[in-house]
Amino acid sequence: MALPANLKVGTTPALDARNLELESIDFFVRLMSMLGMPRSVGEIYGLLYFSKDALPMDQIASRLGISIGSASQGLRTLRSLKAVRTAYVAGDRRDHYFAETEFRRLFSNFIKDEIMPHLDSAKDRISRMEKSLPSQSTEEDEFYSVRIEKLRRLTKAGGRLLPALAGLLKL
Amino acid sequence: MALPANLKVGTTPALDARNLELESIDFFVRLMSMLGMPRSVGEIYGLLYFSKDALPMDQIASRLGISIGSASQGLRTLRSLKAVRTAYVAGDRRDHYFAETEFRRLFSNFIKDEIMPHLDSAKDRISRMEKSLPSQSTEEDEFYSVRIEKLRRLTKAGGRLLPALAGLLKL
DNA sequence: CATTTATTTCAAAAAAAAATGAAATAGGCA
DNA sequence: TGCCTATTTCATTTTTTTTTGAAATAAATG
Repeated sequence: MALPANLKVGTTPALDARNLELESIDFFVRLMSMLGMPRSVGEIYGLLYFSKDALPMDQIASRLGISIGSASQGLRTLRSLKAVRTAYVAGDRRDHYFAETEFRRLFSNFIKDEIMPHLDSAKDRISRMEKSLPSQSTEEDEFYSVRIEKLRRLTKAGGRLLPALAGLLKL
Repeated sequence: MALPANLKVGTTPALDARNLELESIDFFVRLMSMLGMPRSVGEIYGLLYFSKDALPMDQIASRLGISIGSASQGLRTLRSLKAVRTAYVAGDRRDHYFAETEFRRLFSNFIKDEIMPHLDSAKDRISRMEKSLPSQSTEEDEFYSVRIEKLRRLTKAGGRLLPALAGLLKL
């Protein structure tokens, strides 16, 4: 079963591109699902990431074997994260999508849109906690106020670090 | 309906502690679910976070109104992240759990256990992508190899940044 | 060592999340 | 304007995840 080392097997250009596409889809499906995004969003981005030309929605759906409903919703999500953009194609009135590949910007959008709002509402919740603390703190209550303070520090640190994170991404 | 500013309303010590508990559960349910953890895990941690004494599993379950099955599984998860520990209580053979509250350590465990393994397998996937590239690169293939290189940089940056992140957490 | 209590496991049920597809809408083009 | 195609919306279905609860296991106690 040994093959000559310099012979590449099964490598038709078209097949190779298709392999790449499949690996890419796999890659981004997993990455996106770590970030809490549905499978279809990862599939679409993965497909576009290795596509030389911008693709219209119906082609995206049929290539991935997903419904146009899923494609529409997935593209909406990706658009809102600015992870895809549309290109004008002369003589075709469908929108053509291509992947935005500057990950630094992508993550900064993600953090701003998906994380920071939660951090903001966390602050409110911490303030409400403080209202449940008796005003003159007995030694007993020390425990509670220390824990509340910890949460406050945590959210503050998160609020600083996360936005800075994208900036640190030196790709 | 105006009340004297210095009068606190509805603040029985026991009630206050219960309020705190509820806010805490709410807080951690959301935080954990951002990190992809099931509701029950957040509930348990939230309960323990503001509990002065370590609690046995059956009390955790009954206080939260969840099944002992959920409690057992949730505690297993929290234990594996070192987010809870057990305390010995004399004359009681049940395990008593309390929350680990050093968030720096918690996040570093989370990153190590839940993120880094994915990054490792991402590297394999990228290597496989390179195998789909024809060996002598035509101008055409330039596109693909540039995109692959981008992914490599992304995973490399992630692998450095994420573990460092917990260290930056100055709480 | 038998009994009692605590904990885990896991098949089944319930709940939550995502995908589908058909109807509604939008929007260009003749 | 009226037609045609592209896209969105959303009720329904499907899939996935989480919880439940009962049986199995483990572990301490008398």
